[in-house]
Amino acid sequence: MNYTPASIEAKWQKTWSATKAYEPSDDFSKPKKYVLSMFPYPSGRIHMGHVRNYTIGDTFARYYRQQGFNVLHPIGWDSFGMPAENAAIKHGVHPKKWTYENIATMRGELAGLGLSFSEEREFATSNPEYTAFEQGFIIDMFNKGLLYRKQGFLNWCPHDLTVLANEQVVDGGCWRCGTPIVQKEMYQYYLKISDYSEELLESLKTLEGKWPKQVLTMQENWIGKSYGLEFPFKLDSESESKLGAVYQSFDVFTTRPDTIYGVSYAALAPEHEIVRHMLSFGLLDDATADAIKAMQRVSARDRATSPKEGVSLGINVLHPLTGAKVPVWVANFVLTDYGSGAVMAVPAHDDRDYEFATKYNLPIKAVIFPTEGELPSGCAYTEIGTLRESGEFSGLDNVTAKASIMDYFEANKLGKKAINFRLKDWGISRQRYWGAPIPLIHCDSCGIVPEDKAKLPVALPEDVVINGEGNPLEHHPTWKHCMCPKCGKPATRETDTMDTFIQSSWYFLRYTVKNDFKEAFDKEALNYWMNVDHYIGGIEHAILHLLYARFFTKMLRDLGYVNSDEPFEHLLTQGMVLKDGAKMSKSKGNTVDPGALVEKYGADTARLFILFAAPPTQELEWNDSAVEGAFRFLKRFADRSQYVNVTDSLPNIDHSSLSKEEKAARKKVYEALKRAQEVYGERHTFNTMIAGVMEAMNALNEQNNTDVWTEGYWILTSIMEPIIPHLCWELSTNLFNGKNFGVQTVREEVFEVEALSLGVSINGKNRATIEVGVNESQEAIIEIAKASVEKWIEGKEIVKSIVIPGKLVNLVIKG
RNA sequence: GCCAGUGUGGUGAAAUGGUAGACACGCCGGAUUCAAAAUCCGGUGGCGAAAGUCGUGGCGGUUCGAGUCCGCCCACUGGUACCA
Repeated sequence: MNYTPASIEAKWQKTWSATKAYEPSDDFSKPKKYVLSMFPYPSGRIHMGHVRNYTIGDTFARYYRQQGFNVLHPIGWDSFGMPAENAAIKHGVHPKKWTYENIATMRGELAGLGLSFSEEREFATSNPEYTAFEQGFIIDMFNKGLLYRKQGFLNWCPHDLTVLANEQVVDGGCWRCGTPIVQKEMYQYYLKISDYSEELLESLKTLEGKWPKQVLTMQENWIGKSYGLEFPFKLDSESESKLGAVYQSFDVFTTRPDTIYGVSYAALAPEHEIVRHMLSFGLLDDATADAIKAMQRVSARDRATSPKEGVSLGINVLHPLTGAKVPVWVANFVLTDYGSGAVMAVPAHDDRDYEFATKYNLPIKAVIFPTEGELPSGCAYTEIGTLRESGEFSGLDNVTAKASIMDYFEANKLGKKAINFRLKDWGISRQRYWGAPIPLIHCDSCGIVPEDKAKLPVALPEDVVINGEGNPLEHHPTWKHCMCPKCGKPATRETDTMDTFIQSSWYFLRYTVKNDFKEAFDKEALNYWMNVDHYIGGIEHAILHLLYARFFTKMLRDLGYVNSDEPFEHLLTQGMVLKDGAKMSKSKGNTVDPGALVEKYGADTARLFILFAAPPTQELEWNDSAVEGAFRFLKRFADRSQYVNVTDSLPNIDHSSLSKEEKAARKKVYEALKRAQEVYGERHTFNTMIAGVMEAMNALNEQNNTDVWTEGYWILTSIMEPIIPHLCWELSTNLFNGKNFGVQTVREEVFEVEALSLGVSINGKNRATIEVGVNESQEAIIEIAKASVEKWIEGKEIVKSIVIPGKLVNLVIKG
């Protein structure tokens, strides 16, 4: 057969679509598999990362279909987001037009790869129906107290009058105009992910072995659970009156209560309540106040890289155990949103406190000493050791002391054991146009009121001015004006839109129904299809998207929508596609256009290369001539089908009557099948499976028995179909009337051999190879092995002989 | 700094404690061709004429046997970053 990918691929893609070959069945009595590759952002054109992502997913989907599963393999578009708005600012094109045109282009490009997606379930998250369902959930969350509004500090560009994401702050300035950004305190909506910290951490355990260890660890660290002691630092009477008797104390959290006798100062975040109080009541001299205000203006991100600095507040607290006066400072390294925004500082045993104390000449008092050797000088000692000068706890090792001191605090009501999470509530407000509006209304009489659910979606106005200055929804002449759903008086809509991570946090649930389904979910369908059996995507989503999607699933469960605890059963994180050792990117000019590749060689070549070049979780180095090699294999595969008989069934072959080459060919074919079963089922190293098929092809080519060729193609076109579907459908239809797609059975007879080839090694070093009969006794094998390595063992004593059946003989010699 | 991952031929990579380098790419040689492309056949870890010998980042260990398991170290890549 002459291999003409362009015509074969166009033909099959048309047929698959026309026959709805890849629409899942509504028969929920069948076993199912839900295979999902992370959906794309419609940026314009597909890139090689997409090709890899969707090829891997498609391979799973097609494999499971052959195994008789009802397969859900959907695609959609993560279509809200900043790039659409940036395009509007730059080129004056409406975000909606830009987005949907990109979707049309990319849909065509993906179709050209022969991906077996359900067409009836495709949607874009910017579709109004999707927004309506989502706003419904958000209202439920608001009513349940899972969504709340509070003031928070944000990056603000005073020139463009807009909030900027951290990624949009370049060298401390606005990415568009370069104006230095400031920290502005604004009202923001937050989702209470912190309510779920414990569960999000706990249920990571149920994913062990099914998600990459690396991802589990990253999420664990991100959630960041730590155990410690929380206690109040009481102000001394002088300080208390200085503050106008408004405050008696402030709380601090420490994971090192064992170092408490080494406390030499306390430090507050620049945003701490007490600091603000002192600022607003003029309790600080100008220089101190200015220094604090300067610290407040620095973004959290920049603070992380700035040198430590601070100022003394001129007030003192009392050490909870010794009663000594401890000075209170403001320090730029104390985070306002972790713990209570205040810390006890132990310079002798904490690197940060040490650096700060050294800079400002604060006392450094060591209370933990190494069990052996000297206390190091010039740095903090943070290792384990023995307590000294620590009152009744002196002499204890610090691990024991930690527990004892916490117990002491609790017994004497000085403080309590506490757990802190690093995970913070999720700020979802964006002062942007191209997103889903937050469906809340501000009423002077009723406060914040959710929109009437029957009126959803709160849709975006189309007539907007997008020039990058401020929030287009805020500036729209009429959009925000509405009536209060509760009291009917004039009110104002919330003009913030939601973070686009909200849309990607539940899209996989919506795929369980067809697009025309009028509610968000159909319980029966949802319970049947969930969970996603195989979720495939880039490692870059290891934290945010995967954490948010897990959180949303749990929230929707608690709101009664979903039964799952965890949405994704197995996770496969694909490696990046590199060229010349670097990630493909437009700015580096090292991209390869998938469209051009498909046009030159066809989709099957692209798919084959991308799965053959490396295992899916590893980085993949692009190689033009290896692509050429994949194409050559396909040509051979098509060409050698000429040796195959047209048939509807597997030929019967009398194995014992075959020649050595014929037997070898059958063996290779069935080895490839075994490998395929293993690879599709568990290992997912498609490269080794393809290598097995290539070996089988090489072996088939060493013989000319038509039945052996026919059997070989019957099996190989079946196991290769998930990878190179177009050519396999063509061959299978022409040769086997399509009858060979399905479960293949391994014929053990082909693995029976008369003679075995064993390696002979001496002290573990390979020296010779011998042929022995299958039924040869151990003793006989050892004798044959000895004979084969005579010159190595001459005059030596054989201490031990080990026979590993079918593999090797190891002789241990001495002398 | 912390966490994770990766180190094997000229290159991408195989090897599920048991004959290291399967399968490809590249290169070399040959056939075919007026010639080239395509195709087909053969060779290809280093050193050595050969017998051999050395080889999986380094050093140690466990084992009859280690690329694989354990310990320490080095290099590179990615993530995260003052989390008290």
